[in-house]
Amino acid sequence: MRDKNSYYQRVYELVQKIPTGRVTTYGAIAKALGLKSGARMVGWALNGITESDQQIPAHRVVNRLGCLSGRHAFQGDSMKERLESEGVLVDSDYKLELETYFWNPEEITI
DNA sequence: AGTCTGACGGTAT
DNA sequence: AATACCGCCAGAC
Repeated sequence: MRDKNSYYQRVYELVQKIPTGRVTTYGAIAKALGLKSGARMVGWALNGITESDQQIPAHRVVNRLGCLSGRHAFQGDSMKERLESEGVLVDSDYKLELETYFWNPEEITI
C-alpha cells in the first residue's frame, strides 16, 4: 500500500479520474483513499493545485453540501464557469445538485 | 518548539 | 431540525 507520503499523489490521481460533468466530495475522496476524516487533507492537497494545474479538475471537487468551497482558490468564478462549461448547473450561490452530479471515487476501485 | 489554522465531515448537544 | 464542538494530517506563523 502506498505510504501516506503519496497521499497528495493519490488525491491528484483520483481527482483526475473524475469524469467530465461529474463532481465528488472531499469526504468521498478521503474515504476512497482509506482515510476516515482526511477531507481537510484532501482540500489541503488540492490547495497546491489551483488553476495552475488545470490538468487536475479540482473544480469538480466540492464539499458534501455541493457547494464550491474551493472557488476562492480560483480566479473569480472560473470554477463555476468550468463546471457550467461541462454541463454542471451551478446555482447562483455556487451550489449544485450532488444527487445529480455526484461521482463515487470508489467506483474506479472495482 | 509550540500553537493555530485550513478547499471538511461526523457526532453530540 | 439546527447549531456547536471535536477530530484528522499537514503546513504556516
